[in-house]
This record gives sequence, structure tokens and C-alpha cells, in this order.
Amino acid sequence: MLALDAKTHSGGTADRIVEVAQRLLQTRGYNGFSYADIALELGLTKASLHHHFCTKAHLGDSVVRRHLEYAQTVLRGIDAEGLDAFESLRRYAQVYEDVLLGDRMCLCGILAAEFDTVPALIQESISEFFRFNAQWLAQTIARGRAAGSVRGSGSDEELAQLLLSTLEGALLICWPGRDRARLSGTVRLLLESLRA
Amino acid sequence: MLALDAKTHSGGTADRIVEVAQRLLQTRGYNGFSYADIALELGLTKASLHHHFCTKAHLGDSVVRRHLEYAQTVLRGIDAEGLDAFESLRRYAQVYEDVLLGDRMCLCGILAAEFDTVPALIQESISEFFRFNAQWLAQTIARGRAAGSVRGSGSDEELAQLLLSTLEGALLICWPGRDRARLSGTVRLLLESLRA
DNA sequence: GTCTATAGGCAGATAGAC
DNA sequence: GTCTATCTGCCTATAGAC
Repeated sequence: MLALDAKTHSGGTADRIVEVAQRLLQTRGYNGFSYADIALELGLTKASLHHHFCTKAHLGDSVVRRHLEYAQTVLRGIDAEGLDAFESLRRYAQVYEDVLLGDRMCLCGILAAEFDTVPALIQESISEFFRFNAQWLAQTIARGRAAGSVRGSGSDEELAQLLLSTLEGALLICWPGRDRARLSGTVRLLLESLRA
Repeated sequence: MLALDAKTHSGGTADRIVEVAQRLLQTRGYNGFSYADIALELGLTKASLHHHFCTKAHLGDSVVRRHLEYAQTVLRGIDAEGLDAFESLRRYAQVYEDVLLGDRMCLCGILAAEFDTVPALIQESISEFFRFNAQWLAQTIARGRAAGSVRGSGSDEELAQLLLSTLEGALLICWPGRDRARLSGTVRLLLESLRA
């Protein structure tokens, strides 16, 4: 754990830069923030940032890759809890509510909207994020159907796409007004429709 | 009709500017395009654009307001066809598929993602767009339930939010890869779940 | 209505001192 | 690793001729 921490936080400044960049990405999008914003917030200069991340594209890529790994850890963590599949789906949906609670939009959701203007380097990681989420959902749905706790028509993959779409879309629509109640209501109804 | 056209197209150049701006907004977002892009495409100069739209915020506002009116016309047009409510919902969903077919993302979806960085002038129209869509969906759902062609739990308004969220989210996820087949599959499954 | 020219600012990025 | 200073380029926007 200490060794892992030492590795993860090898350069304290680089990590702080990534964290601020991630928050700005999730609230303002890739084209909505600059090195100046990060420098101001961390009390550094733009030149210092370039020492850690040579280009904005590389910084963005670091943020998205780190987030992808984090998401994978979270989903494997849900699996490790040994919950019923339906409860796993509930946990998954709760993550979207937590994102809005933290005053953020989904990182890859906002980047998907801006996709055409995002550096090619980052585009692949965005697609991979959705692919991984859909795959985990399909597996969890399959498990729930086998156990009789999850229902719904269509293949596991199709139902996973439906679930993912609804959560991403609900977060997107509730994001402008930070409408946690509306998001919560939509999540509740969605889960209800999946409960066997 | 001629009079309406004459009014709508009062200044031919202004309309062409709005149309190009709309396409750029729907593909690149508000922070992803500039007056230079439009000027280049129309063979004008940036200064000429400022003659028609004094600021970028006003141009964006014109695009969104016009689109809101267009959406209202489309939905009232669906109502005027006298279809069964479920068929109206199918038409509605088809609009999202048509948007991707036209190589575009939902205008207000992309602007919702960028919400915090969009001029305040435009923010209100974005919220109004979703409000209007949700209202139309709730009314159509109510009509379908009364006629026995639409099913689903939750209030009309909650189900409308669920439908809107799923369509917006499906378009968002399919946008990066222009994945029309995936969008089509999600739409089909969604409609299936609503058919009484 | 369209142009040339330009202002004024901020973007991403680099050089080189410390 | 951080700084100052600077470069180049694009951005939105304006002035004023035609």
C-alpha cells in the first residue's frame, strides 16, 4: 500500500495538476479550460505545468487514462462485494448520482460531446471507457438474469446499452441545473424497470 | 407560405450564417468553433459576420432560439398527424436517429455538456428546450396510457424524463463512433419497453 | 453589406536563468 | 522544479473606407 502510494504519488505536483485538470474537464470540458486556470489555482506558472505535461493533449490523456483505471477499480470493487446482480446495478447507478453530488458531469460524457475537437490521443480512451462500462453492465445483467433478479427484453449487451444510455443522458440533462432530485427520480424508475 | 418564407429569409446572409453556425455547434460545440470557421466556409470575412451578429453569444443565441422554435414546430406537426400516441413516440425517437444520420449531435445536448462555459444568454434557451421536450413527452405518454397503447411505471412526467434521458444518452454515446446501428438498437429496445 | 486593417487579449508552448 | 520573459498564433471585436 505504501509502495503503491509512493508509485502513484511519485511526483506530488504532477498529481495535483491532474486532479485540478480533471475537475476542470468535468465542469468546463476540454475546450473550456486552459493551463492558466490550473496554474492560477495551484499557485504555479504555466511554464511549470509544461515541465510536467509537455502538451495539453498529454495532460488530458493522463486524466482520462487515470480515470479509466479508476473506473475499472470501482467496478471490480462492486464485483468483489459479492452482491446480488441487481444490487450491483443499483451501486453502479449510485455512482452517477455521486458524480452530480460532487458538482461534476461525467468525464467521458462531456468529452464524448466534444469528441470531434478532442485530440486523437484522447479519443481512443473515451471509446474504451464506454466499451468497458457496457461490458461490465452486460455481464452483471447476465448474472442477474441467471439468478432471476434482473428482467428486461433484448440481449444482455442491448440492455446494457440501454442502461448506460439512460444514466449518461439523465446526468447530461440534470447537469445544467444540478438537478439531483430529477436524476434520482430517473434512476429509481430505471432500476424499477429492471427489477425482476 | 411565400410571406412566411420572405419573413424567415429576410436577410439571406444572416440565415446562411446561422445555418453554418448551427452545424458547427452540433459537431464541435460552442467552444470548438470560431467566426473564422464560418467566414471561411461562406467566403466572407469575420468583420462581415459581426455586421449580422454583433457577438458570438448573440449568434449562438439566435441558433438555439431558432432551433427551439423548429423543435416546437416538429412536435406540433407530429400531433397534427393524428397518430396513436405510441406511434408519436416512435416518430419522436426517429428524430434522434435522423440527427445522427445527418452527422450531428443534439444541439442542446452538446450545449448542456458545455453549460458552465456557455454565455448566460444561451443557457436559458437550453433549459427551455429540455423543458418543452419533457412536457410534450409527458402529454403524449398520458394520451397513450389513456388509450392503452403505452405502458410503464412512474408518473407521466417521470416516464417522460426517462425517455428523454435515454434518447439523449444514446445519441451522446453513439456520437463519437457515428454508431447508427447501436443507436437504432437502443431506440428499438426503449420503444419495446413502452409498448402496452 | 462587405471589405482591409488592426486592436487587445489569451491560448499553447519554449528558452534559459536559478 | 520553478521561475521570468517571450514567441507565435488565434480569438473576439472594432474602425473606417468603399
